[in-house]
Amino acid sequence: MTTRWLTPEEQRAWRAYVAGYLLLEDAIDRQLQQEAGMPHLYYSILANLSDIPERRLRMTDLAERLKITRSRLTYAVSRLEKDGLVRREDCRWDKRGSVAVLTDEGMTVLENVAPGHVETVRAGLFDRLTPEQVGQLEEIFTQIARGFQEKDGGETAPEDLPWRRRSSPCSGTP
Amino acid sequence: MTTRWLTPEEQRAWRAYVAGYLLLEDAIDRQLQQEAGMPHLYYSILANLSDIPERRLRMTDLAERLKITRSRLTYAVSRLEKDGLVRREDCRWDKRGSVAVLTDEGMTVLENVAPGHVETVRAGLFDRLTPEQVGQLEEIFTQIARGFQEKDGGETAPEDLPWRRRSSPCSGTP
DNA sequence: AGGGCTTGGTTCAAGTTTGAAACAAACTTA
DNA sequence: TAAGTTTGTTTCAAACTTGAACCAAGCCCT
Repeated sequence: MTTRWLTPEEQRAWRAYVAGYLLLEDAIDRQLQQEAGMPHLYYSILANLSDIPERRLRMTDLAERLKITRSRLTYAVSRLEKDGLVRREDCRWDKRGSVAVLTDEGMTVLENVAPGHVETVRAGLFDRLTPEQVGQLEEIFTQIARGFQEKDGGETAPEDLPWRRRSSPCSGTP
Repeated sequence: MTTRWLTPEEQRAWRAYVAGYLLLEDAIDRQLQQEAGMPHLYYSILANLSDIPERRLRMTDLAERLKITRSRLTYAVSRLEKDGLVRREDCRWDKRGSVAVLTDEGMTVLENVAPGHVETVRAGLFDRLTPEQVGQLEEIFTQIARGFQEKDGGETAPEDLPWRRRSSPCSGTP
């Protein structure tokens, strides 16, 4: 089958996108590295945990939220644990499982660092977009993400149905 | 000064964007790694060189195009050189300079690999967007990129004016 | 010419990412 | 219930990235 090359418009979009996200990620990483001594992903781990009632999540669930491999998460959490920002606990109902818990110190660090991070995201991204563009951005990337979830995750994966949950926060009562 | 937090819309957009680009980059990297044994950046280096008449570019110019650090480029080019896809030459007019040249073998590899890569970009991105969205994507990321260039590169940096070019492809006549 | 600053590029150590392999607990099924 | 499979997580080596430090070579000024 002959290749469907990119149209000129698509090429321009692709180039702009690649350049843009490299610059943006770079700025974000640099800012966080300087003011918090951690890269973007590590911040996202803290932020993700803080979003959740119990501030705890099983490794696999966390990896899935973050769209990263379990292996990558293991390494990152180990580092954060060494810094005292996250703690690992065993899952009570599944002895294989382990749970990442945001410590109080982690929460404090997050609170201190968040404003600077938000400011960077604003300066690099949102301050340059109109409200319509913000909507377009969401729409576009939601579609992209959905595309991958469908394939990989299996459409409306059975385990996502409440009565078949394969995992739980591993806290409180079963 | 109190932090201007993200609005709910901005938060949704930001989350979608982060998830989307991680998934997309991942897919692209995986595809290229499998079929070409190289990550996305390395492919981009070859592609960039191939785009240029003489297929050669000074390291700094290449780094600037790719939006990466010189150090990162040095490492990448060394690897590609080891694989015989790129060759380094000395710049004739500036003895400090060195030039990356796409070899014939590199060109061949690129031609073999390009279709698969394009297919991945299509499947992951463009096949999911309407033509309008492609335009929006370009617009949005062009603005983002421009934002960074202005600051870092200095607005309409003097060296970008033709009569003050600080670098040339280092080929042909001065 | 001779300092002193800038630019182009590489090097080095420390940190991160990758993917495959290893393990162990849980589930399935004969 | 033992054997085989799947699932949750870690480990390991190889590759990649980062930023600071370094070395030349060009540039500027007197």
